[in-house]
Amino acid sequence: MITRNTRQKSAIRDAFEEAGRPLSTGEVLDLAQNKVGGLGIATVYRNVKSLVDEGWLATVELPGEPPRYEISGKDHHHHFQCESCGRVFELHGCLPGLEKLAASGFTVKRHELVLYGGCPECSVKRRAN
Amino acid sequence: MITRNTRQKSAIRDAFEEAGRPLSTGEVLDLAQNKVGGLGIATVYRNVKSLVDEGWLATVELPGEPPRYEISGKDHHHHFQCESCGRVFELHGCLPGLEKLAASGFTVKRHELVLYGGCPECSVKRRAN
DNA sequence: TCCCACACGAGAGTGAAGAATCACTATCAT
DNA sequence: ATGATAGTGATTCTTCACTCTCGTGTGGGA
Repeated sequence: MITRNTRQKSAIRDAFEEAGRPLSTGEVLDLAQNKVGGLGIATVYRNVKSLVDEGWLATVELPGEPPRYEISGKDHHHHFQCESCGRVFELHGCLPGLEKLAASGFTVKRHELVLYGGCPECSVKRRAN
Repeated sequence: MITRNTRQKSAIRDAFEEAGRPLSTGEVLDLAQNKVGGLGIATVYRNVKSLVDEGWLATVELPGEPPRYEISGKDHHHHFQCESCGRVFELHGCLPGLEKLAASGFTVKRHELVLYGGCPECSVKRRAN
């Protein structure tokens, strides 16, 4: 568990706060390297794990993708992945009645929903081509 | 692409038809070995890939899990994963209006939904403890 | 029935995510 | 300001899912 307030850990926290969306370890490395030049991937893994352990980050698992991480404590929500750039965004809200889809005998405790399509940035680009 | 009708390929197809739910490569190996004793994992991978290529199987991706496979050609549906035994089951139907969750500027093309909880078998076991 | 290309099984190899190691560096209580 | 020690960065190691290799066996056309 990392407890000191290092430049690296700050840069990693800043990356999440400025991105405002779930980030993969590779994205964290790219973004945080803008602030701390020689930042290594091992430090990203260490600090992300540490931030998850202390509850500041939550893990976001999407189908067929390595885990992403987002700032924790937010209301129940789901995610959107752009099929063009691969970036993941937050959605707000949810739909009631999802547990009705389960057949009798099944107990539903939680659910995950992911929408796929084009993000605003990629949709604009495609229209311009 | 495997074109011959071998005992191994039949056993693998049978496993999917008898299970009636998405199977991982490990589950396919277990189930098909009941019919063809010395079945090897490489043969499972070869045949599953072949069955996907010829359109008989479809790939099912769940968050944080290696891919599973199911018989293709079914109506739009989603999946349920038991948090106790890890097995995946089919759900029937869907909910309208999911694309409403996306903010303006996002184009929604498809979605994935996964419910988590207890399957009938595991729920009964737990109650019995 | 014969034959051989194709498929099989066992095990080694590969690639990627992430953890461990280690010499060096930076933080922070004193 | 100092120094104990936690953290860093480069690298190696581990793990796991999956693929390849190669010698053996078999499906199915002639």
